[in-house]
Amino acid sequence: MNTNIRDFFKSLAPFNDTELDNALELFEQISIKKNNYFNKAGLISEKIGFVNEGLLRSFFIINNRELTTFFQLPGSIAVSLMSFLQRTPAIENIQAIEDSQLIVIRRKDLYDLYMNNWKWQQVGRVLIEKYYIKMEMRSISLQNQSAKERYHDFLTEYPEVIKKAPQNQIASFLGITPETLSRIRRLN
Amino acid sequence: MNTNIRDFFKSLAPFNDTELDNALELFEQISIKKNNYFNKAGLISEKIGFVNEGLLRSFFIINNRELTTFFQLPGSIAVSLMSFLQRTPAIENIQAIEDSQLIVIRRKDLYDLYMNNWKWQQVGRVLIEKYYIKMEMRSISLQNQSAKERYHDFLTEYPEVIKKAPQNQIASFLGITPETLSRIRRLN
DNA sequence: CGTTAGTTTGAGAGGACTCAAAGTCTGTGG
DNA sequence: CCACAGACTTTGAGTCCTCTCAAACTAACG
Repeated sequence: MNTNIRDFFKSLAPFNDTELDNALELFEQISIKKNNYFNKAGLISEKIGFVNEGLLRSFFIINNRELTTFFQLPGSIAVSLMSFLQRTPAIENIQAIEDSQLIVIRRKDLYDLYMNNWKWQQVGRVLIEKYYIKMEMRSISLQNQSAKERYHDFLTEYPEVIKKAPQNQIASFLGITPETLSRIRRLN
Repeated sequence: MNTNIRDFFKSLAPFNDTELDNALELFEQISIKKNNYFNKAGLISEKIGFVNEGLLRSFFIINNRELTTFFQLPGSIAVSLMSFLQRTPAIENIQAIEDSQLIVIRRKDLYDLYMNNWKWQQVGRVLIEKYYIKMEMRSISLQNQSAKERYHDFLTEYPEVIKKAPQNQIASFLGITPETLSRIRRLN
């Protein structure tokens, strides 16, 4: 995705160039500066972003704390999915951890693509299948691994995030407090 | 779904009767007796089931323990999704907790439907979207709720499962030991 | 360069775990 | 239809992991 949005979509469905050209007119490239928001809690998420560059995170506030639920690296989708799908106000924020670039499409335009070409349905289906699997593995990890195990898995799976995101965000993603994460790190 | 598989699919995409008739020939109704398996770990999952009646669970063995990852009630899908999508051996088992009935389609037939009619792509997409949302909420719950809170949420969300599934399965689903669940219940 | 955000360290409390044993339920074979 | 074996649940005691609250330290930003 870093390279080419066209290759990315071609890897998901057998598009020809004309199809892609037509569709890509509906996408818009946007930049988000560090700490700025792609989507804010309370608003209905109207657009979906394909991260091209940078790093973002999803989080929401609960019991006066930030709970980070996801990090979006290049190749990831940035969207408040519940809000986008159900047209309800988003509970989570999506914020850039560093300056980021996304390719964005509005819901209406995406659904037009879905209606006009089954290949886009397939793109939507396959992408969300991948996300489902990720989420399932995350659940399993939260369900039966210790904080230390989760941290070590995180290290190998998201080494870039370790470098860029503050530890309190990583801690909340792992379901632990910053203090506990600090202690885990100390004991290497 | 308890009632009619046709209504179920019609609620997901604008099928006409002919389309549904043709497709439904590819589905097969099966029964699974209590404690028998719909799918076993190690095998590649070749079919997807729509639960019509009964109750099943997904679980796998890790560190010599059963880890229950999901309960399938009527209206749910029974499938080892990672295995089904990636054609890799399933890590989890799917077992009937009580006598159950499912409507089953083989992967190949489902993919034929996907190719021949965008509406089936939509069915696949919408279904997995729903599952994704469920899984995300599950992750969030495991990430920031205490065992007691998770149990109480489970009570209201899956009252039928409480009645039918043994507590050690519910405990492992909640990410706790049976002993802890027993103590939570005692203090009501 | 000062202010604020983020990280580390400490001490104590509490939740959840393990291991062990007793009690209860359930299904199967006689 | 009963009795027993095995599965499931409860209870207890002790331990460990993670949390909270507090304070010191460090880094980052304007």
